[in-house]
Amino acid sequence: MFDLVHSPAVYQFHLLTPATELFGVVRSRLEGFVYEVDYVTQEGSPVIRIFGRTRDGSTFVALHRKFRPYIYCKPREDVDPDDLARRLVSAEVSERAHVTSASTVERSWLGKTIRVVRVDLDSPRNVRRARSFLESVPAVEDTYEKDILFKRRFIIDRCIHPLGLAVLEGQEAESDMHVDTALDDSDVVATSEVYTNPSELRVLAFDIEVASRAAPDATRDPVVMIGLADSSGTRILTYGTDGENLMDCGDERGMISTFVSTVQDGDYDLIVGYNSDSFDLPFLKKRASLNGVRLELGRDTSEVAYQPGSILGRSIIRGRMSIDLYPVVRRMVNLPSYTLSEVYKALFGEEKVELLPHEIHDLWSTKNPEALRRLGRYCASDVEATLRISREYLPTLVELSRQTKQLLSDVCRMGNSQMVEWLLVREAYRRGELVPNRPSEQEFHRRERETYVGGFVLEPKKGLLQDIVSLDFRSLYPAIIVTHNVDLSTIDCECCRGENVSPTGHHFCIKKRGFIPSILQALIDRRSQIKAEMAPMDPSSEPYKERDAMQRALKVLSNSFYGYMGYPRARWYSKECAESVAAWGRYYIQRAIEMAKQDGFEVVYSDTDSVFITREQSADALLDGAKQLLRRINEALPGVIELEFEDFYPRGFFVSKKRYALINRSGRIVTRGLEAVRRDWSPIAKETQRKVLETILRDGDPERAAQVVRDAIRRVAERRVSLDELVISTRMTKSIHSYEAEAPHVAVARRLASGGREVSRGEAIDYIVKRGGGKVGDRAKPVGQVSPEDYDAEYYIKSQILPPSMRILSSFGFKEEDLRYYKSRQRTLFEFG
DNA sequence: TACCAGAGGAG
DNA sequence: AAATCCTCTGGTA
Repeated sequence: MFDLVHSPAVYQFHLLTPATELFGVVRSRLEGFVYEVDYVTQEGSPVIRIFGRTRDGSTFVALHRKFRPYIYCKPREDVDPDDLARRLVSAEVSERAHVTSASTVERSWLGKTIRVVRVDLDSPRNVRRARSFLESVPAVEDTYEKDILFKRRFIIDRCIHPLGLAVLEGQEAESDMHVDTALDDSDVVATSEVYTNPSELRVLAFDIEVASRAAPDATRDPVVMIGLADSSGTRILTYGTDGENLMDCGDERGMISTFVSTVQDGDYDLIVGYNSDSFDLPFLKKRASLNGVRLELGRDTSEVAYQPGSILGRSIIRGRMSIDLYPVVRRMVNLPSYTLSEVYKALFGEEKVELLPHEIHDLWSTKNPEALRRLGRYCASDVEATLRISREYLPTLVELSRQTKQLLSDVCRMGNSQMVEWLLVREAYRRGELVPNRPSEQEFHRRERETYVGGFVLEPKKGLLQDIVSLDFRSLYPAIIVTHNVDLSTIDCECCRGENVSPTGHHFCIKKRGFIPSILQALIDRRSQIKAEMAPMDPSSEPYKERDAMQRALKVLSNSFYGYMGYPRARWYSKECAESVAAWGRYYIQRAIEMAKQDGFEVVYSDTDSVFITREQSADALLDGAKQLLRRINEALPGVIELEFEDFYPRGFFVSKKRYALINRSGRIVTRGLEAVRRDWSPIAKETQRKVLETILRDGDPERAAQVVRDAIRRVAERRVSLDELVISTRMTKSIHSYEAEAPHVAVARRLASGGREVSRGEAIDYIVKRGGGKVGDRAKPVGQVSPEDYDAEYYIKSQILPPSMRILSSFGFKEEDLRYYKSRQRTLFEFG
């Protein structure tokens, strides 16, 4: 159960039992869950700090002073590694490159064993300098593992499982940190895969409210409330008023101090916010400093620190875990908008208390107790929503942390490719593999240009169809990687020519298991095991939900490997591997299509890993035939590649590739790719198309569907729609200056920007098209600048409602004129109006 | 009319 | 800071 880091002794674990006495020094030992790891520099030397909580609930920090950074040097081919190692420890080199020792070690590299020089360095701050020096040494071909953060290096090398148990030994010491126990000169004695129970973590959600007339500015606008929510309830810190759950802290300074003492006294393990990395925490810190107090949230008494990033920065709370749910939610669910209230509504189907930004300012300005209580209820609802969202995602995040063996605080801020990569780095260390370098910018751009062919998409049989069975391959790409052993270390091996050949012509070793396939296999196995456990459980029970969160994490990870292989910034990048996976994918789906045809099925659509089939017969006979087909196909499929029954649809409507809608027997409509599911169409256009589809699929009544469209057109023409229904929302995917073409949303953004309103990359621009001549872009206006008589009814009819509706209705013989007999009347209205 | 840039979706 | 495939719009020549 335990990875014994240092010696294979068997330990009996007791909290802080004096374990050994050596030269008069009493060493204590503790067993606890590791929550956070970081390091500080003391007298020029790095000191690793391990923060966590023991099984019986007391907090600890363990300081470790021995660990030092190192990097690897690969000698040029004509250079003897031992010779290089000797030269690298010479006085001159150790002076210039801070090398403390160098020795030859064996590592494996793409399936072969090579000898490299491990160069130990004195301090993390000198790694960069040492690296450039070493790379300038002619005998050195390249350096490796130079960009692994020091704390990650420690976690990896000491086999620490974040959130898992570790046994630590050290000297009990005095400490001014907010912990029950401090160990100095500690060592990691053993680590285990026994994990903390996420429900036992002490979680605090927080949210601030700022009173401002315009965009919040920390130098000017005060924080007026801080909402806090934990398992015991909600409290709102504020000043100048109390009552309900409001707590009067005197002034802003007192409120911030109370927040700090609440965090420290509450002994929280995990601090959760929404947009807290880039908004709440930096804002609070600025306000704290203007008020002459420190935002001292760390267990080590440090202030929150902002760490700028290439896209999103990050706020650091030392010694505690922290999650900003915003990037988490963005990664986990696809939503049109990621405001807290939209996310809350999408996840839980409930509205929370809403206020517009200026209303916060207005309510606060009144100083009226009832207004302030209303503001308090808004603040409470924000922070409670934050806590609830954290409960929703924490189990999945914990599983991702377990699987990648990275700190929870880091995992929540990682993209999928980073999670895969750190999992691979960790596994590489365990197996003695040298970690490949990240590509240079130049290499990255070269890789970017090197494209390959992806999935197969069959042109659908268009129009309304009946009785369709959908079949899909279970996790096709992961299954291919595992079954065909697709990996950098197995591609085109010498030993297996002509065997296991992909349609790209590359073959993959069948004798030696590949690096990525073996790791992926473990993830898939664990997921199957969890799903098997879930099978007999009640889906509404807690154990089921926990496992569901875990299997979701495993699915996310497994599905990311293929994308990772083809990702130009990946360390283990291989276009050939990604290409081979996709090629095998096309091969298997096309074979499934062929076999379906052999059985007399008509294949009406197929995309990458799914096939939609039908046959002129009763639904029962069709389903029966589909099951037989499945059996026949699966008998022919190798390894873990498996085709599954997905669903049966009495009706379906196919518009084009990737655009269709289906209804299953329980009446659930699935819509793919059509305007109804796109963010960048107006609600009136989407809603009308949705109703048309529903009327066709559920009722099978095209005439009534046409009437739906006529009604919508009429409402627009007669100006009986609310402006909300006309808002078109498009995201700025680039910075405002880098656009070549001036699409409507870009035109709106440019006008906003010239009016002094900052428009950032990733922001959605909401606009309504006004009446008048010229380009749509010239007439597109921000929502506030349009009144009901201003909108361009003709644009909304012709360009928003009709195209999506006609895509469906044209196949039933309807013409535009059949749907918009208002056209002529409307024109007259315009002429005389 | 033909083409391109850009957006957002599917799997 | 995961891949490719695909449709559609508005702007421009």
